[in-house]
Amino acid sequence: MPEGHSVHRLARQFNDVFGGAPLAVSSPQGKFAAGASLIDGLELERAEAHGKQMFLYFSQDRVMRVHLGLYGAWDFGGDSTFTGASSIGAPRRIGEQEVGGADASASPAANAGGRREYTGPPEPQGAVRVRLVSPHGWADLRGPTACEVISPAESAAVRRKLGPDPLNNAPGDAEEFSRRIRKSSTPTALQLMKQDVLAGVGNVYRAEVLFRLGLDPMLPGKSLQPDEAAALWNDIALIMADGVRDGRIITTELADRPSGVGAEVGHGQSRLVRPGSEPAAAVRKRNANKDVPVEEAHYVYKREGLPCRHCGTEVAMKDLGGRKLYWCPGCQAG
DNA sequence: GCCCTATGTTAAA
DNA sequence: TTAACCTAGGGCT
Repeated sequence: MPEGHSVHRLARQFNDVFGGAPLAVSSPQGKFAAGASLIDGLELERAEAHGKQMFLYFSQDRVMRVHLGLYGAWDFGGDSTFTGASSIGAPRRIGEQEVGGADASASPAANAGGRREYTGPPEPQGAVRVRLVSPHGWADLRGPTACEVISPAESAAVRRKLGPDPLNNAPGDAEEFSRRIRKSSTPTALQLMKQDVLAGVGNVYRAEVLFRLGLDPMLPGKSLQPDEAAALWNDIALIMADGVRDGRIITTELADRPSGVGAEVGHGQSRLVRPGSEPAAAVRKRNANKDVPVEEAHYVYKREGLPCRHCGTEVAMKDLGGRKLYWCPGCQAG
């Protein structure tokens, strides 16, 4: 599943390739036929991400709200002016990254068998809920949890219910997050998944950030110190910004990768970082980590039974609220 | 082919 | 707390 970083990349891509353009909207699968007819032919004014939701603001006060859920994904294609990833959304294998990238200038179908002119979208493959077509390219959506056309007022209401998004990081957001997570005695690991506490974090980022800060996942939100809440916010913003840049979730520091591939994720240390103590230079010099081997990308997520990269203790896993929680009992003891 | 899994959310019980 | 839902891929028979 796409966590917030994927949705922000999507919004960016929609703005880049479809922004300001009239779009032909259809539902090859049929489940979105009514919604498609409401926005077919309208201009996409802008795309915005808030947590895991994307809002496409069309002309005539129509908003398309999309939530990918566990399985949703977008595929893209187009002519030579059409750039960016060719697929963003649900990964099908552990650590899978986006398909395409720099050479995604044409549809896979149009490219098959050699370089050819772009001749329009391919025949829909599988269950395509929505297809958007501009003069220069197309986008197919499949498997979303939510996909609807609503009014600006309705979209504002949805967004009001969401917590602050570290990838938007507006003034006061960090304090708002701290206030919300410290309000309840619910375990921190559960709070980080609640979209009204913090919008955009999912099962990978929550496990990884708790490890990076050496925090016990079961620690009640109430017992978090203000500086610990601030450190959570800062580190989440840092590693998710990396996710936006890389199109992949890479949370390990360079020093923790035997291959030596990639650059530092951020502050170069994995223990609790006091607010304001992060070396700015280390942040600035961050480079793309997209070539980091899959098996070196995470500290604890899906590493149960394997030795912790820091202390060698076997990484643990248990079910918490219906999702799998991964942590190191050595580094994150209570 | 069948079963399991998945970075998620919602509604019913 | 459980089930349902959305879809595709991998491993198995």
